[in-house]
Amino acid sequence: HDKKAKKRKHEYEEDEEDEDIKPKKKTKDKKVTEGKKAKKEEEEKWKWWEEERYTDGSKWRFLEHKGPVFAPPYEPLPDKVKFYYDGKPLKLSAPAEEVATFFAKMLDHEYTTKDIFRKNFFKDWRKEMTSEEKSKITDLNKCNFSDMNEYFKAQSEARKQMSKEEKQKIKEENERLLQEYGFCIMDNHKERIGNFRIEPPGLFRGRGDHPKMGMLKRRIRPEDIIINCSKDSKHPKPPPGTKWKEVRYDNKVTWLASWTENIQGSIKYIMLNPSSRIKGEKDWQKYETARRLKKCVDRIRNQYRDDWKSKEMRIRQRAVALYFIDKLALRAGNEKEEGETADTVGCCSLRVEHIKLYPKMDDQEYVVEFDFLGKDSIRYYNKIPVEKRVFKNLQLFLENKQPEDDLFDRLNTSILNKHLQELMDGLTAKVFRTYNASITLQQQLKELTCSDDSIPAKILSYNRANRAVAILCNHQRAPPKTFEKSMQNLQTKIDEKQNQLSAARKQLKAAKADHKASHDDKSKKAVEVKRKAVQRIEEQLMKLQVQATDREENKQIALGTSKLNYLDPRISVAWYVSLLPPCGKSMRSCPADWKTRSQRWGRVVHPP
DNA sequence: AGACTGACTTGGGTCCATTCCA
DNA sequence: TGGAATGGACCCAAGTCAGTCT
Repeated sequence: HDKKAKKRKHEYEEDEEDEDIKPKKKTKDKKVTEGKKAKKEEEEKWKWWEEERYTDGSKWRFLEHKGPVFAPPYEPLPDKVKFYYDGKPLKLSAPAEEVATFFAKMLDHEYTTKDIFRKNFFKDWRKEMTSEEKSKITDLNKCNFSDMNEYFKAQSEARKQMSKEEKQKIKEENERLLQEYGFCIMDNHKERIGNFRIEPPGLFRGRGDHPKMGMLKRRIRPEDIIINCSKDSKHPKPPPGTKWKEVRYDNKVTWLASWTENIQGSIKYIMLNPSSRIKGEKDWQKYETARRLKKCVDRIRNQYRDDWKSKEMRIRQRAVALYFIDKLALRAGNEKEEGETADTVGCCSLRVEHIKLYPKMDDQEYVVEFDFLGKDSIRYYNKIPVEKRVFKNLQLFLENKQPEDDLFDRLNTSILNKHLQELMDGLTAKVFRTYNASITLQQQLKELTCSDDSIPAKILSYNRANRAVAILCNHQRAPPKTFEKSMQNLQTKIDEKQNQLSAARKQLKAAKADHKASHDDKSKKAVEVKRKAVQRIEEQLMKLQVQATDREENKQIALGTSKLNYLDPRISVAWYVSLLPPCGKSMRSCPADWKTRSQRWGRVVHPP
């Protein structure tokens, strides 16, 4: 997962490839002459997966780090940059000015036009004002931030225009910071930290219809930070004149530092990068659990199908919910505190208003229509035919309920997970998502690819398999702002290529005719040259067409999350290996079903 | 049983450096 | 060589789920 590490590793593996070819002695020499480098490589190729894991619940024995990097202090605006209230310039105190700049920077954003955002911002802003400011500034509509806004725009423009040297200097400074604070020592190994920079203050931007949007996310100070490290390590030093909130030595957790965030009151952590042993082991374990589910999923499916007939309502609800989680890869759906977050749901928290039942729809029977906002306020919309028993159960669950009532009133995620735990050790609702995602990739890869496809065709096949997973998991994205334009550009290229092709074909034809007439060697060679040219252009055209297809199909599908979190990497590796020998099948086309499911759903309330 | 909290995974967006291509 | 496309790093919000407390 650590892209840079991957790059480094790749370089190393190339070395290794070399070593396979070269005689062994040479590799030994190399190791002797490049002792330092070899030692570094030794560290980089540490195979933690070949080592024993802790069995006592501890996560490490030794942990040493330098603590977090704090956000740079606020730099007051130059005097020439004015804030106007009611048309008159007004010099703000530094704390009030800082908060004002957060708003000023967002002026072009749709957020700042939203009532809740403005209300929350203004309330929190006033808290930062002096009593004098507070008495003067009473109406946000009379505030004019546009001068400030232009100043920041000019600043970012200036940053873009910086000379190469200046840019290089900044880059070096970042690198220095990374080297100093970006790594820790955990159990004899240097590991990359994921987020060693503390989140800077700013205005909270929730996703979807968030009741807290616009609130002030306050600046985090050393006094807010809890440090976690080992007793026998060199402890991180707080900045001069400050103190940590606490230093603790808890090796039952993986985080290096934490603080409590002021919007939701939740805890934020500094943890290691995905390339670390501690994240890698967990990730591996996740896929192993999914593999264990594969072995007993038939039994579990039979069980919940049986449970559809149960005398007990709670068991029927549990069984129908589990069916949805399995078949549709829905999330568990924990309860949420009302008014604290956007109104989104998962399976267990579905409400009556989120589904519609159709005994008959077109040529299908027992169709359920889902329409709700899931995680990140991404809309889930789907129509699926279900088995009659499920349908009848749903009708039963809906009886005498209001739209805002819970569909599964006798069920929550805790009950469901306790049940799942009894069915298989370590089984929870989300394991079904992992399992179904990975098995879908495996099946689709098998169905879509074959080894004598061209490289672009293979990539398309892989992306389509990946896409099938993303669609299953409802991983949507807003179409990129430049989508239409880039699509057009591609189409133009295709048109040009097609013209080129027909021209090249004409030339080939002419050359052939020429050869027929003269029968000399020179004209024969000319035919060959033209034939090659046609072939090359055909390949280029095909590549462009595949690219266009891929891009079009991916318009509002986000592949990243599934690639990163749901697809067992071993499946991709196995697929790659399987393509090495030829197999003789031809490429299949995209199943029509996928296209219909990737229609424009979009995020309903979508922060640009 | 239910509320609450802490720790950890999953999520899409944005920005910026690199790559690609005419 | 410059502008567009691309892809990855980074950002930080929003989920899941287990354990504890009441």
